[in-house]
Amino acid sequence: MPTSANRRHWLVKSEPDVFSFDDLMAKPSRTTHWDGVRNYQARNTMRDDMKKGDLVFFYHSSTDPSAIVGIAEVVREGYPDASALDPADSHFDPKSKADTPTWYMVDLEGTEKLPRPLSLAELRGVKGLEKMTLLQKGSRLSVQPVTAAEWTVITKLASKKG
DNA sequence: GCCAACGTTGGC
DNA sequence: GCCAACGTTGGC
Repeated sequence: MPTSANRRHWLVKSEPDVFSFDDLMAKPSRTTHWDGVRNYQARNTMRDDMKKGDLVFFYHSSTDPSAIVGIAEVVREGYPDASALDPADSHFDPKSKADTPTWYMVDLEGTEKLPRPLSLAELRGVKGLEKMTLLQKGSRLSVQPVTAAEWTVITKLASKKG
């Protein structure tokens, strides 16, 4: 388990119509498999980099307004995404094999809802977030890194009145 | 609903 | 290995 000093930070996107932060908090143990990711860069992050105890912003995409709404924690490190092997699953990938899995997932446990959602519009222009992956033009990565400095800026911003 | 940006596929 | 075509993401 990382200490607060070496714990890393991440952000995951989800369309709330498909799976919202409230859906996560309603799960048994507030925990879910972060399955269905079919992008190699995001796959590498989940397979190689996300460690137990790392903290994760939960971002609602394709909604009005798109916003960071909550915090989750990595409770299980990368392991094969079973949905890729299930022909009945909408995320089935015929090229992925059980003995050489292409896709990986982690387990995330919901920790807390932010005091208020932080919309994309608000985050743009906040000092210290200029280089945040989420805010880069054309950024579509659904699992992405957040620096410790960005994490601090955002959590402090959330505790202030909007 | 539009469309820019991106990642992947496949012809050559 | 190049690159056009295609499908998807996701803000607006």
